[in-house]
Amino acid sequence: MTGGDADPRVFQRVVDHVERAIAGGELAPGDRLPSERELGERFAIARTSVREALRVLEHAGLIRSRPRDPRGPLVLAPSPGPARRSIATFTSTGGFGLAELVQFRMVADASANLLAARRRTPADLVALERNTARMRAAIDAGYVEFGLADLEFHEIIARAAGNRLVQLYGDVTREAVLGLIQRTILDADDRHTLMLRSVRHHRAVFAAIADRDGPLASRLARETLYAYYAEHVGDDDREIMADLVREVGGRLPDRP
Amino acid sequence: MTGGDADPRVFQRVVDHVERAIAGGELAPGDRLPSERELGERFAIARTSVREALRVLEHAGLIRSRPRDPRGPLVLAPSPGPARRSIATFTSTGGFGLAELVQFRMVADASANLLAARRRTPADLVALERNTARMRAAIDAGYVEFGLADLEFHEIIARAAGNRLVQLYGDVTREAVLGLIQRTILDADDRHTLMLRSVRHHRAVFAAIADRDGPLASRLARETLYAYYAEHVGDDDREIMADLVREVGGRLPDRP
DNA sequence: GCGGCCTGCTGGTCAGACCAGCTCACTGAC
DNA sequence: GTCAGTGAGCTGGTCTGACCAGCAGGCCGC
Repeated sequence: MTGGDADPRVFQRVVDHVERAIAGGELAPGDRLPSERELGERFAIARTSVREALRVLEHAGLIRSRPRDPRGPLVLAPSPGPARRSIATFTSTGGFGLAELVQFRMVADASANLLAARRRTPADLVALERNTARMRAAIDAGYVEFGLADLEFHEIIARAAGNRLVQLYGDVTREAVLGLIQRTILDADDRHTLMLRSVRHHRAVFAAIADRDGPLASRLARETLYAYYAEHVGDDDREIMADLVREVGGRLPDRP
Repeated sequence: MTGGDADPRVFQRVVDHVERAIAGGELAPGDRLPSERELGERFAIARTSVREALRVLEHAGLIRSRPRDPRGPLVLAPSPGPARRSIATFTSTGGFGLAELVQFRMVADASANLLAARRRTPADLVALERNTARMRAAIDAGYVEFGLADLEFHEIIARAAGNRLVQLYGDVTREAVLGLIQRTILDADDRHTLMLRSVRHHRAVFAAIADRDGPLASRLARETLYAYYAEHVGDDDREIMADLVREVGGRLPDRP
């Protein structure tokens, strides 16, 4: 599975052992690992090395060890948290440009909208309505707060879509786009116009999802992302974005 | 940024500091961290704690420290590797069912095909052709080898798509689906038929990509995934899958 | 001028120590 | 018999100090 570069460090043995035990079901969430001292004895290694292993496992989100807990390190339930973190690290340091991120967002948001239109519950609609109110209020609160409200809108939809992968990838990518945007484009003073446009867009998406019109919700996502960002990317990337709009039967803004 | 649960452990200070330094550009790939002993002095903590910090940073893919390297731990270039690993952990332990994975694959594969149709280079086509040959040969080599060849086909396309997020997410999800399939469905002895069908499908996708017909390549991906897996999921999920097929103008297999 | 040795450093590992505080079993009161 | 109070025994967090093997670069002898 992993490459041939065997890691000779002793703590790795513990890491591998625990990882396998969790993957194999011998360790279930809520179970406890032996204490550090006992692990050291079992693997015949020093406690310092055990602790390095535990730090790695902890960072991987597999366990958590709390100070002075006599029951030993806790095996955690699987969570998207660590994946989220490492994706965020990658997207923020990997030299991603706007085009690459937005193209992915067109895919992720459209799918989230499509799925959400079918799965949304009344509670989801309530949450979306509450968010719309927050968003309107945020127009005067500044673009940072507005950006967060905007993020929340999409995250509610992603959650409603009922697919944790769509949700995970979408959330991370949206945050990355937002970060990039706030650092680059937002020099214009037509910021206010943009915010109003966003609110209008959200209202349309909300209506489509409430109507259970998935294809429309999907199309709106792609058309809007195109309208927002097409002018900020190169020709090649714009053509790709246009392809993505056309793929779902969307229309491009007429601007020859 | 992170929640309010401040981690009081001393090694966390080092982790945070290095993470920030890398994110802020003060540390670039190829740079060296101070030695463990020196880090300990600077942060006024013991070397054991420094080592825990280094293990975490190493696991996050930010640095690498090699034994007896007098130049100190190396700052690594951003890589999708850690993200891949943690996503794989999540998808394999998170209790994902076939439906959730396949629905995401429909999104990811279709997008990869669409993008690849536009971006593919002659070299990509050569690689795909080579893979087709490998695949044909694998029909007699058993379904494990066949599965790997199938994976490779999609990975070549994902790479050709020129979007690292599409590539990352698609690759991981495909592996998860394959693992799930090989553990569940593959009891039937019509395995051979399935493999032939796969080869046929790949040929069609290859032609579409060679023709630069992105919409067709995208549609083929969704139709085929539907045809393969629709019967193995519940009614609700099948309807979602049908929505995904229709979204790109695809047709459902007539089977009333 | 140049090749080989040697010192000083590195990371990897260990043993042993101290601290603060959570749990649980035991105790005693009701 | 039940329950609140308490203390002992662990736990994880941290530090100190030690030893090892091996890489780099400076030094020395040729």
